[in-house]
Amino acid sequence: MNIGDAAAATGLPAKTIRFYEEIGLVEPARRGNGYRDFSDADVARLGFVARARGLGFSVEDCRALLSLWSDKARASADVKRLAAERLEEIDRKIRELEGLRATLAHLVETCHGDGRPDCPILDELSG
Amino acid sequence: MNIGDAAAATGLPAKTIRFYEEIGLVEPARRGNGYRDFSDADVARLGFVARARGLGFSVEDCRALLSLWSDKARASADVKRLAAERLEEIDRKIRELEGLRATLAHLVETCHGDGRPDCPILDELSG
DNA sequence: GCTTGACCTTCCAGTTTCTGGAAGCCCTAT
DNA sequence: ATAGGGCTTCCAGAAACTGGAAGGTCAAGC
Repeated sequence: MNIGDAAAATGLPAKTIRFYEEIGLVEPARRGNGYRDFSDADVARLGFVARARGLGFSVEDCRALLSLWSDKARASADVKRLAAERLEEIDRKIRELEGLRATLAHLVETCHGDGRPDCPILDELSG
Repeated sequence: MNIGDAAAATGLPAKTIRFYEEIGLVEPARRGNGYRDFSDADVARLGFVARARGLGFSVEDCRALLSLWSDKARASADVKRLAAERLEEIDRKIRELEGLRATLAHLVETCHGDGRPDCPILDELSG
């Protein structure tokens, strides 16, 4: 199938699919006219990447997951490790954002937010 | 003071300070030898930016905040709006990450993670 | 006076993950 | 034959730095 069909099937923009080919995540065949020709397996790979990216895995993680995916002798421990690392990352990020949220929420609450120049938010940022 | 001193005073890497000058967040004077010469006011601006960035404001937000900061006739409402927008962004991001976290945590839990190839994480990503 | 080493300068490239746009070929329908 | 939509490549930009190379400057020590 053409890139447009692959895009429709995976929900990925055609531009993104070309980019994924460029970095070697997928290697579609080429027709005589130069058009990419995506097999069902190619589309499955793209869908896999789309879902993994949606879970926040980096492109490099996706590359590793793809290689585990196609490795019939893989150990599930390897996959689990990648997922667990990603989970830790997410937890770290959530904690960080919650810290920021608390500080910022406090500042927003204490700022009267009217036409006067007096502002606790700027005061805080002034150090 | 030299860039190294400004870096030490603000906690920002010298590279980052040069970058901030390049994009116009600060305009240090120059000495005869070409070295940047940071005034106390320059250092205060850099510190302001460092703290705002630490709260997750974008560089463009910082530019706007700096201009409000130096505007003695500003309305605190303008500052509050920027901070409130940022707060919403943070909330959105936290919700998104918590969704990912739930999915991923479930997958990690259900994967036995041993030497066998069978793996619910890859199954899920396969669609 | 000269060397050494730390510190400063500019400029270019790379990071990450795409996204937009331009110039131009291909295919199908009218 | 022409119009349109889809396809191709290549270049540039976004965000916010970061690393490195090549080279100028300064203060201290011998």
